[in-house]
Amino acid sequence: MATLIEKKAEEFCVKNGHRITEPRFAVLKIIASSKKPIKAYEILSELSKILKNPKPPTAYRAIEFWQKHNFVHRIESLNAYMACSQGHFHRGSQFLICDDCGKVVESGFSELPNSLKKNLLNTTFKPLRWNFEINGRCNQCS
Amino acid sequence: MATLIEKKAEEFCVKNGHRITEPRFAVLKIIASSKKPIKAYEILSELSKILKNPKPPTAYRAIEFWQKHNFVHRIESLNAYMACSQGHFHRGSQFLICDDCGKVVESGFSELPNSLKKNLLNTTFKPLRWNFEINGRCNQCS
DNA sequence: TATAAAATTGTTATAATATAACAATGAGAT
DNA sequence: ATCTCATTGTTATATTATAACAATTTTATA
Repeated sequence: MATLIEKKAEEFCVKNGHRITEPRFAVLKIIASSKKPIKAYEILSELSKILKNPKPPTAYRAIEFWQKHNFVHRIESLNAYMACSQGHFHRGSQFLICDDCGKVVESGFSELPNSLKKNLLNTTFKPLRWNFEINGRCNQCS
Repeated sequence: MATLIEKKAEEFCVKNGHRITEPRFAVLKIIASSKKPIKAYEILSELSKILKNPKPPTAYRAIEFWQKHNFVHRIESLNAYMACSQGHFHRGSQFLICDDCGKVVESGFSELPNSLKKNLLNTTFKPLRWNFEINGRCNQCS
């Protein structure tokens, strides 16, 4: 049974002439089925249950592929990866990271804050993409 | 000649009973005098001009110390460190990162965006601190 | 269908980033 | 003086990630 993200990924690959190969598909599945952001070497370890003795580049290449196309995000402060839950058209992401239980939720606003936009006008900095990581306590852990 | 940040750092340490040791002071100086975010092993290499054969933990401990007290920030997407330019009382930071020249500017708004705050009310997530990294083009490079 | 071109993976090695563990030192407190 | 505690020194190693090139697979095209 293919999940939504797997279907969308397959669709995306067909439409854009990318090959949906076994390592790619497996890595996406592993990331998507993890409840929390998952680390590269954990992905690799899961991958070794599916492929024969996979090496780091196999995992990293697949991660990079999905990341490039916004199916997977890297949580920079955790060195870990999670599936995109916001459709893969966005220039920036924002994550709510619970310091207590480690759960991470991708939050769905897609605009830069106004106070920052004003600031950008002054500096004439042209934003192209962003990553916003917010640490705190989730409702389960408060 | 001590720079502003060095004075503030010294003041801070005296006031709070932290020792301002040679490795700490040197690391702060190195980071503060770098025009761009500087990597840990670059810091270490600079440090070796001042201390006798310093090892990674010496650099990392000092970095961590200043980071903890908001004198230094880590740019997560670059694995690099820069001096705080916003006074060391803030719960979150935001950085404008030029993809072309690599310059990074710390931007000084200090509120979470409204659309996100609304979202947080729904999820009852309690934000404690954040890191916001924005990639794009600076005015020099546009 | 052969063969070339392009994309992707396999494999080996190693680079880059970071921390654990414990011993040694130094500064302030009693 | 000596104790205590913060800090540093040192050795080793863990963690994260990529370079380089060979092998394979897919697709295009002769």
